[in-house]
Amino acid sequence: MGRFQFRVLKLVSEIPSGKVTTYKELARAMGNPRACRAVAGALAKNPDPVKIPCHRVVRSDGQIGGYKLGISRKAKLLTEEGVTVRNKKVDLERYMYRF
DNA sequence: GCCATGGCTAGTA
DNA sequence: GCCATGGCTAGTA
Repeated sequence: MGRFQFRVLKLVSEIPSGKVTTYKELARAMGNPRACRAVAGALAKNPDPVKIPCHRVVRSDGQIGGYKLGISRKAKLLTEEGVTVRNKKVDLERYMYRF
């Protein structure tokens, strides 16, 4: 795994349960606001979904976004953590976590 | 080096 | 469009 991916995963592991962040915000925190696509790629290769909660990363428009094991699973995990998911969207105003 | 590959996004139409 | 990877091909040494 590259250094970039390592740093992304480290940041993601800081997101508290009940909160979410976006690919865009992560890219910004990484120092390159345009690297959101690369961030998504890094999460897609998450080696440990238990320690690294990549399900807490959603799209900047609130859409739930993708997930290795299916978006329904992602929605379920978020719901269990107290994040309301309606129509495959979350309220960023309410749950957004910033670095 | 070059190219394809995505869990994306901003900005047109 | 943009970006970090991985896989593969030249083209040198």
